[in-house]
Formats: sequence, C-alpha cells, structure tokens
Amino acid sequence: MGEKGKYCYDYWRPAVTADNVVFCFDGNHLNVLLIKRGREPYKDCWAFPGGFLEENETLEEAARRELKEETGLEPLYMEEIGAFSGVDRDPRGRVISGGFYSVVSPADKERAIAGDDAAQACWFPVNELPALAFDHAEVFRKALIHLRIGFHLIPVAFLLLGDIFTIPDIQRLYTDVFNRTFDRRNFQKRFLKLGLVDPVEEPERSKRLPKRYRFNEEAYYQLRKKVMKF
Amino acid sequence: MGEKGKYCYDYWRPAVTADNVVFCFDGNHLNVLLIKRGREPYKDCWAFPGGFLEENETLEEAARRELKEETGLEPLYMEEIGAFSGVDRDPRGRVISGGFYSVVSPADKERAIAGDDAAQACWFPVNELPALAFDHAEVFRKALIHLRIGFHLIPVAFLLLGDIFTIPDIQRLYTDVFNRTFDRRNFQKRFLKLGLVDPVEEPERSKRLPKRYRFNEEAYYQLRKKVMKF
DNA sequence: TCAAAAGTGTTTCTGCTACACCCATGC
DNA sequence: GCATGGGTGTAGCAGAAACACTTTTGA
Repeated sequence: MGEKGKYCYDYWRPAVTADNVVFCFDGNHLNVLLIKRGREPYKDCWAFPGGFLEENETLEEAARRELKEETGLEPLYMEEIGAFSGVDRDPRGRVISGGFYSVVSPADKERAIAGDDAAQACWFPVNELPALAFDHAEVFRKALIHLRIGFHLIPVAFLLLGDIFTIPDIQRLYTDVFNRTFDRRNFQKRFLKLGLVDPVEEPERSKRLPKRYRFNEEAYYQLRKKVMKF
Repeated sequence: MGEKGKYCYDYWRPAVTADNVVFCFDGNHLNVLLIKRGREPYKDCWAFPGGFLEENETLEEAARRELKEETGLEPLYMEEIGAFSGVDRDPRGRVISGGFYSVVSPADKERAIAGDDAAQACWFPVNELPALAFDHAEVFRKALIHLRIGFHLIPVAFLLLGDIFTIPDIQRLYTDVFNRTFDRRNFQKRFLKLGLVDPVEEPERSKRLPKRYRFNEEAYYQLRKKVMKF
C-alpha cells in the first residue's frame, strides 16, 4: 500500500475515517440514512455516510463534513458511539473508524440529496435495513444503543420530533427506538407528568384529532439538572 | 514531522494511540493507575498508560499490550470509552487516541511495577488525582461515566471486589464510583435481594466483624439475562 | 464507659402496571 | 352502527427512602 506516497512517517500509521449514523423520524417511523457506494470497495452496497479524516479537523468535524458533502444535511445533534478498529474491517487495508450517531429534523427527510461520490442517498426504516458494507451492521447496533441512552438522558427525542407533535407521535417514536410496545394510557400519563411539553392553543381543532404539543426547553433544562446523575 | 520516514502514504494520516484507565479497589477506595512519563512531551507528568497502535492489533489489543509492557498488569475486563481527536491534544502533532477503561483484581494493587518507558507507576484514589498530561482529565471523566454504566449493567463491581468481600466493602466501592452516600440499611437490603452473593461459611468469626460473601456467578448470569434491555 | 461499626425491621411514598370507559369521526 | 383512534381515571403492587434500636468490641 502506497510505498511511494508523499506523506511519509517514521512509524506505521493506519488510515482514519469517520462514519455517521443519521436518524430521522417522519411521524411514523424512525429512519436511518444510507448511501449507495459509488466506488470500490463494496461498490453498490449500502453504507453509512462517512470518509477520511483530514488534517485540521476532529473526528466529529470530519463526520459532519462528510455528511454535508454526501447528502447536504446538517445534524441538530451528534454524539460519538465508539471506535471501530477490527484488523480486517476494510479490504483496502488498515482503517480505523470513529463512529457517530446524529439526529436531523423531520423536515430533512425530504431534503437529503446524493452528492459527491455517493451514487444515491436513501432513508430506510430501522426495522428494514438492507445488508450493509464493511462492519456497518455493528456500527448500527452501537448507534442504536447510544441513541437509547440519549433518550434516557432525555433531550434527543425532541430534536427528532420537530417543533410540533402529538403524544401518539412520541409513542410511535419510542416504539421504534426501543423496539417494544407501550401501553397507550400509561405512556401518555408518564410523559405529560414530566412537564416537558406545552399544549398548542388552537380552539378550532377537531376533537377527534390528537392534541398537539410543543417542546418546553426551559422545563427541559430544569429537569435535566435534577436528573443528571453522570 | 517525519517527511523522510519509511512509511509513505498517498494521503495524510494521523498517528493513533490507545490509552487505558485502569481501576482497582483496595477495600477502602477506588484507585486508578497513573504513569509518570519518562520522556517528552509532558515528561514527569502523570498520564494513563498507553501507546501507539501497531500494525496487526485492534485498539483494545494495543491498550492491553501497552498496559502489560508498562506495568505488568492484565485486566479482567476492558471496555471502550470513546475516541479522542482534539486537534491540539498532543504537542507532537496530530494524534488520535482510542480510550478504554479496565478493571484489575484487588491483588494487582501491589503487583503493578513500572517497566519499559514508564519512570514510575502509581495508584491514586479517584478523589485525589494529580494534574494529568494531554487531555487525560477528559479521558478520566469519560472512563468514570462508562464505569458507572458498567455498574448499572451489573458485572464490573464484582471483578473489582475480588473473591471475598463484605457488604460494607461493596458500599464503600459504590460510594466512590457514584460519588455519593448510600443509606447503610437500604443498601444492604437492596443488594442482598439481588441474590448475587452467597455468605461464606465460617462459624468462628467474631460477631463484631461484618459477614463475608462471595460472588455467585451462576445467579449473576441468570439475572443479567432478565435485566438486559440493550 | 463510650464510640464505632454491623445487623435487622417498619412505615411511607412514589412509580409502574394493568385495566375499562367515554367520545368523536369516517366508512 | 361499527371500527378506529384519542382522551381520562382507578386499584394494586413493588421498589426506594426515611428512620430507630440492638449488639459487639476496642480504646
């Protein structure tokens, strides 16, 4: 590999990439963004957006930049999920990857556009993922675990929900994230008791349709201060 | 930096290291292992053991190897805590680090010996850490968070405790790990109810001294199966 | 004799679970 | 009129928190 390249070091170094598992909730299901790879290795396979680390950026900045280049999206929130360093994870040679998950607003579901060296960018419901390139199945597993942790520490959910949402919306989101059902009544009670959402005033709304709420950021910070154990 | 080295690549690459936050419980306090650095940068400063990734090992293997070389210790458990990629975190240039925390048995507290390029290896109680080299203060913060998560998913505590221990031992450990107090009586009740420990039979033991227990691995695996949500 | 450390039990409160019923709407 | 989806209320149980008393022993 590259014995004549122009970057020379006294000791061996691996290549370093950043990969990004992007979540988006569309009101019905939790989705992740996949890129159909335009080149080898794994040409035409689905993979998470990502690419090589450049000289003056952190791993998070690299993940952000690659996402922007490949799809045009800018996440509302990002968090590291771990390093992937399996010796054979990339057929091109030794590549270490810093993994991230991130969250975009519901409106971004329609906005993602394949750019750069991505042949295609496409949202998949988390329950219906295709086969993935590299060790990205493992990357996804870890991303979901960290998303769940994020939900327990509370804030991420609201970024996925957007400005206005109903309680049944939230429940659908939780159902996908935790891959289990919730009792409709208990879910509503528990959630409203947190006091994190305010009802939207709209006298003309049909009684049949679910009440709409918006996120109360103030209350959220108050609560987080209390709950923060870590 | 190394424009004439013998390892040449077409694209820029960062150096990659692995760092290891090693925890040990001595019956009274939770300790971490620090190395007094024998060379620049940060010569004579305290840092976590670690070193450069080599060609045929994962980050975890590198962290394990460096720990063995620098102190002779072999951890009972290891887990990743994240990647550290700040642009200025190492004055030698761009260095990405994979962080780990690990756990050794109480007996290892006396066994750690400085070897290799470590001038000195020394245990510090987690509440009395000295100033740390690089971004290792941040590394420690993340390690402690992940140790706490490990405690919630249950197994790590017993590795720290060793074969035989008392309930007050466990409570001292929890006090250090979570940096808070626990009601003695409630702690004992809750812990025994888990059914993870068996009393050690010893008819001659003074009534004044606390009862001694050993870990029931069988019961632990049963419980974990039930509790495992992720 | 006093202080320190360990064992044990009771009460209360809170949160979670499991349910049943009512209302509005569209087919 | 019936199926669907949404709002609300109640009873029971389990776990957490708060709290007091007794025993043993070493200083």
